[in-house]
Amino acid sequence: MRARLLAWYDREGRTLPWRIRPEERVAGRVADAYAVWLSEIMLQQTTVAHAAPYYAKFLSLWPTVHDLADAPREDVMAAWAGLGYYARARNLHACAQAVSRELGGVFPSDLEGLRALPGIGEYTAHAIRAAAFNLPASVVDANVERVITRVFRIEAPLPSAKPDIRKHAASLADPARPGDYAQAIMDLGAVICTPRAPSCGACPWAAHCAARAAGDQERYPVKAAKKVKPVRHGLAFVVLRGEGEGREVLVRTRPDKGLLGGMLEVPGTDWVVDAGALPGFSEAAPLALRWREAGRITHVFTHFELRLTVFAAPLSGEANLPDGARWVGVHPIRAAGLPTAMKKAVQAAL
DNA sequence: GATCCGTGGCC
DNA sequence: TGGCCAAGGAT
Repeated sequence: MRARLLAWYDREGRTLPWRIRPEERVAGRVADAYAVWLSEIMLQQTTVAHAAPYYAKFLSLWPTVHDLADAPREDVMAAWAGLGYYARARNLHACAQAVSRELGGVFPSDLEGLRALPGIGEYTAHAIRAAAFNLPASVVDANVERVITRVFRIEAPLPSAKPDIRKHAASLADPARPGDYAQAIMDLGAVICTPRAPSCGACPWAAHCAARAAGDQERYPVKAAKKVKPVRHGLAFVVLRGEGEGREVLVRTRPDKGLLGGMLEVPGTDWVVDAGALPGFSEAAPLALRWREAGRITHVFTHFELRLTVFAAPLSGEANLPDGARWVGVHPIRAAGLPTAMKKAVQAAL
């Protein structure tokens, strides 16, 4: 099976900016561990298509781990805006600083050393070992889970089936080409063994796949039932000053931890389940201005749905700003520093 | 082990 | 159109 998979990968595997292709590896090209690490962090719960432009931007802005370590954190957060899961950006910066300042800029190649760094967990440690150092590893991500549960027709639901999946995956790994093998099985999941309508006719493992034999590939992986998302309500206040290219909006930085930690937001109320418990807009507003209700926006987070009523007001002249508040331009390049929910709120007020 | 963390594309 | 899904980690 491993020979069939690697032959398929040699032929059909994707060429990605951070990837060393088998022919390049044979020619002696060695991966840049910094680039591999950067790609792995960005690809956590994120598609290749979405992460790729950010990867190019980060490498261009900060070509080495030392450059990233020395960058102001707010620049890193702003560059990350739109990618989601902002703890990744905070950990990315902290990890770069640890590698640059404590490890001389050299990424560890052992699992313990990698796992000790912020933002690097079980999967990412193995992925870096395989892709950057071509060392033996056991990469189990969502792609591998899908492939393995189908090949072995595993009925137990995720996540409890994980140890069983890991055991089966390890039995198939190729010790001679660990880097290529890890990327091959993930490519197989991404390109052939897709969640819906898998291309079994083109799969190198079709003849060995129990689910394929039974004809119920799409039943796997079986997943535990998910919970319903509660709805939370809040008020958001968009204060605008200036016109045209110079137009600005009043923002503040969210607390370091928790939802959208360290990101910018417009002033607003807490987000509560009971809409009736919200204060009146005049009571909650950050400044006493002539407010108008500009609209309502909805944004769905991982575990709740947010509905914001957006109030807008122009500000001319000077005012005593609330603590921590400052102005940023609303033209696209600066608006890109806002997470999506806040972009929607600002947009509703324009 | 369960929960908390974004976002955009897909059918 | 809305639920599902994506190269997970931290607590």
